[in-house]
Amino acid sequence: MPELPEVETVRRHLEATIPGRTIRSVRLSGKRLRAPVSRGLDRRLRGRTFVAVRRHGKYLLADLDGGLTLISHLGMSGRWLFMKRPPAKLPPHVHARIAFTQSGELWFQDPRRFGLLELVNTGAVSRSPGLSQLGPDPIASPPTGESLRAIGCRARTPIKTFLLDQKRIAGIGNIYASEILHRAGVDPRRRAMALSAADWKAIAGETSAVLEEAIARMGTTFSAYRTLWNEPGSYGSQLLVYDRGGEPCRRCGTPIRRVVQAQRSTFFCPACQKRRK
DNA sequence: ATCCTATCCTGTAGGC
DNA sequence: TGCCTACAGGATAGGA
Repeated sequence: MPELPEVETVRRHLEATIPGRTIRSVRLSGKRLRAPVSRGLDRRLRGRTFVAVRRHGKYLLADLDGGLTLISHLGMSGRWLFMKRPPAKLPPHVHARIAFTQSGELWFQDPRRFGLLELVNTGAVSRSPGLSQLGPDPIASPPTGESLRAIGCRARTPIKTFLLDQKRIAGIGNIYASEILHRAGVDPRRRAMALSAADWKAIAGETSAVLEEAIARMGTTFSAYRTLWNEPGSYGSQLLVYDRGGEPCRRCGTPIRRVVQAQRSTFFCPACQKRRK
């Protein structure tokens, strides 16, 4: 679910909400997420104050005083929710409840439990598993045709799969990979190493454009994703190919095709995205 | 080294 | 209505 635009939306909302708030208590569900929640996370967070919220790819980094950083990843179904007045009845799948001395609670909810909560020393963030291997963030360091070609010109993998590889570029997921390639006019099945300089330039430009436009609309909501305020994102209405198998291409009317690559659905227009270019 | 496959988990949509 | 299967926005250990 949450890709870079959704995670960036949550980051901005967290940044506007939690810095300056001090943690009174943390309650954990005890359930294992993608990995076990850091041991003693509840005890170590007590009394700490949030300072800032950063992001790298799909990872959120919430810095606290005392040199600590709370790393989180939303996986497929995770959400951060800020509850001004927490309801008496706890909804299902809330794995962390962070209560503040000021007011309000911050909840981490994740039905499928593919998410991640980890507490590390701020200086050790980049050595944390997952983050240590991450490629450049396309918002912090916008890709160029040349920068992408440099990392992709020897990759035998299809360009769609290439864009999903977080070690190469951090933050693109299944929705935006299809959208970027459609707007760039590149067939998702072509091997990265076979792309021309013009193809790479188009992909680089559309990567920035699609991600920025999606951020402006607070991301894409199909079902689960919500912002910190429990609101859906509205980029779904802008999608040109994702989840539109069989429907007419908005540009040329040709039916959108769905194929499976590396166990994931890919959507593309066979007319707008020709093999050769 | 590189790439593909199966797997973690729950919720939901669609076929019957 | 219910039962069953397929599939879902992600990441990763293991095998080829």
